[in-house]
Amino acid sequence: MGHRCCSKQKVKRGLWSPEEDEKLIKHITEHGHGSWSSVPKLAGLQRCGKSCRLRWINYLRPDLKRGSFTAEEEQIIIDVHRILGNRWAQIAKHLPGRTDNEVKNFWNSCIKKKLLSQGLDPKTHNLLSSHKRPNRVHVTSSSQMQEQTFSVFNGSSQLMEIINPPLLTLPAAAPSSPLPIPIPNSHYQNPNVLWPAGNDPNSNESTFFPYGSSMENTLISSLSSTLSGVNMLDEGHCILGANGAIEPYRVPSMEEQLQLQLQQQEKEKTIVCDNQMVMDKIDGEIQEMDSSFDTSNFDLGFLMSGAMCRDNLNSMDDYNFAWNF
DNA sequence: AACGTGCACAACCGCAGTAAA
DNA sequence: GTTTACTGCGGTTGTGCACGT
Repeated sequence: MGHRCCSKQKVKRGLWSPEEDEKLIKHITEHGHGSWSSVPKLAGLQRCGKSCRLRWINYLRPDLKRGSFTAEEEQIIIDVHRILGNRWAQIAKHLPGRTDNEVKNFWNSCIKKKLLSQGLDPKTHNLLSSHKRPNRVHVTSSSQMQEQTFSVFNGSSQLMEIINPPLLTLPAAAPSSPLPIPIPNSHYQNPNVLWPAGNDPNSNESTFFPYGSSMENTLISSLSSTLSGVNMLDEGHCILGANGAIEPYRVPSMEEQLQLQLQQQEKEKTIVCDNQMVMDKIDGEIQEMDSSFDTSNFDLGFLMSGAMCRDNLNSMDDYNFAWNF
């Protein structure tokens, strides 16, 4: 059975020999890979282009970091996986010199087992049911009641699991007077945290970040659209207000985002930033996300240094993000 | 020594997205 | 609008090695 991608050719399969590696390296260093489908022919290899590409990316590339994963890398993988799930390529982008394949293998062979041994579900990072205590926090909506686990990142990217906040009842519709919810970690109480109350907290109209910096708005709105692919905080979703209240939220339209961003940029021209490094970092993130709604370059380490609120862990669509600077 | 088992890692397969024809 | 080729990704399988019996 040959490869579909190169059924016309007779291709070799299986492990690469040193001679083949040498041919591929020589060809790519001299000519670049160009079109991968043409590489085998040009390099004199009896392989399909796909196989060449994989061999180069996963093994021969000069910028690859070899050797076992460090504890720090492991923690990054766990943290990012918690947010992105099995998006190995995205996770690998946060680990210079590591490939998606490498990360995936490391996850499946090591981290998965480690999490399981700690009683954590590798998919959700929640405690496994056999390890859960009985009185979990519950959120009641008009249509369903969901089991909830709150998790946050602290400043050092360590994860904390808050298993047992008091029972919480949350109406799905916009509450006329937002109910306070327990804030299990100091991060949630930071007044700079996003998801602020609307101008009129009694309004039944959903709102989107009526104030706050353009950076915040950009990051939040970008995240809400990029990380989920849909409006993860769409109608029926609620957000955590600055005062710890649950409030309705809708994702702003692109036009709204742009308009708001321009307004805020005008305001911020007067603000002196004490921490230029932080600002540079933020600018970089914004530019990247403005130019492309791709999460590939988003620095999750940066994101994770702030506060984070998450509800249902099973889907990216259900994440709520917040942080402070 | 022979065999079985588990593990880590390399490679493959199939699918989806995208751009060009 | 459709087809085709290409690329990238995630899941899965294959391979070689170490270790225990």
